[in-house]
Amino acid sequence: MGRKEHSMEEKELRRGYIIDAAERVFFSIGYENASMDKVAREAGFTKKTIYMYFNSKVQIYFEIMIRGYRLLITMLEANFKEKKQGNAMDELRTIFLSFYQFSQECAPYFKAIMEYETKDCDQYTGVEDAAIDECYQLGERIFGYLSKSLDRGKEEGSVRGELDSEKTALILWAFTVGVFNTRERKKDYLKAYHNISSEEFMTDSFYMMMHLIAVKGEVEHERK
Amino acid sequence: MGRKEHSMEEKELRRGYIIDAAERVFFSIGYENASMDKVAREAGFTKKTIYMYFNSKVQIYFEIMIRGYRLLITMLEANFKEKKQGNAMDELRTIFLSFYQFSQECAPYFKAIMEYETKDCDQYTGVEDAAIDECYQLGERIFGYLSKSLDRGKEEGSVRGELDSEKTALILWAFTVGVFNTRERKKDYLKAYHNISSEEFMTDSFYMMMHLIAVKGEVEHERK
DNA sequence: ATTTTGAGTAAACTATTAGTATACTTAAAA
DNA sequence: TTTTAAGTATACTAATAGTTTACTCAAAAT
Repeated sequence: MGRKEHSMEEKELRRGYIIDAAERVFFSIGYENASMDKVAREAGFTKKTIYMYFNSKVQIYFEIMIRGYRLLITMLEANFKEKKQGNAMDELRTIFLSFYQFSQECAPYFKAIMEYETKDCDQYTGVEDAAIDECYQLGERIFGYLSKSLDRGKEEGSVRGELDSEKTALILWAFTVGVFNTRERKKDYLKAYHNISSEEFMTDSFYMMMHLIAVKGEVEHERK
Repeated sequence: MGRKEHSMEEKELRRGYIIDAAERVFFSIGYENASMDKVAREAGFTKKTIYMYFNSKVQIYFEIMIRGYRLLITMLEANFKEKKQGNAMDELRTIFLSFYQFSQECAPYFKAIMEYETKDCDQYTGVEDAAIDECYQLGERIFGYLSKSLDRGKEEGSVRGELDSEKTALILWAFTVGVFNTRERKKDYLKAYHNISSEEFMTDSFYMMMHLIAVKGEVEHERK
């Protein structure tokens, strides 16, 4: 059985190499412009071999996105540990700042996640259920942090008591997707038509969301 | 010159017929699944003829979206006239309710607009500048209503005075896109994982946004 | 030592589709 | 009666997801 395990490990490694190569291709010329021939050439394998490891092009996209989700969660958890915050509002701030940090430092992964968040769901044909499930699980984990911090804030009295933490977390996530999406797609529009930089837009949107959940007076001091 | 005008009119008519046919095709099987051959067959013309009227597939998509924007603005303006509201908060409510009404009654147009709002901007190759410009103009017009109502609310004292109307309007639009997008893409997820209907999600998101802009106490009575 | 097998290669093939080109018809304007 | 614009029919190009076929080769099994 030792040999089989060994070959399994090798397979996993090779799977990883192919995803690495696909990342290089997708991130440099974009998913739509990337052909499977290019991915195969970059990986140093035949297209046939690629299709032995992955069902479809979109399956590889999912694997890359899952890497992104994992990175985001790692970053989020690292920030949580580092900050050692007591206040729930600080926790919420940490969450949003982690999203922002991730969007800056892991821009291509972030873009992939945002595209997934705004993509038609019926385009998942060709993706293994396991991968779709994992995406949900990872999304739920992030959602859990948001929801838990809101709960803590309600106990503390820093978050408005009348809010339902679960629903509020979902709505905040929807708002956040909208904000990041707008920054991504309409950056030039914001600058040209409204003379607003994307940083300013992000900062203000973030402040709005904090204001939204905070008990009156709890967030005022943040305004610079 | 009368003949030339006449033939121009005919051309415009035929252009419209082609867009009608493309709508039927796109709305029934989706933009991605629709081929130009299908559009041509549905329109009763040759593909060549279609390409005499439109540069590209995505150009036709834009024309359809522009129709959608116009419909939305018509609906918005009709609601404004009908309601004859005095309060600026009522106006803002009318704007959001018009979006909601439009999303329900003109679902396919709405979907097209939402897809555009969340689509990569560098995928506009093959679209005439005139069409892109018109989209911006129409977007700006809707934005203007939002921004103007916020201004009025500030004067009246129903909207928080410290908000910048222009920036707030942009952020609200980003939030709105996020909310509608989430409803569209994650409907099943909301129900299955969080037992929240899409109506409840919409209502609560809407309430959040109203709370966000309102002076304390101004919006409380709305909660059922 | 010899055979079998699995994982790979090379390269051709299918099917679809955006967009173009060529050669023609036809009805109306000149 | 001739010219022209707008259309038709049809075949084409180029790209690309995904498949198939015939092969190679090293390692495992016998």
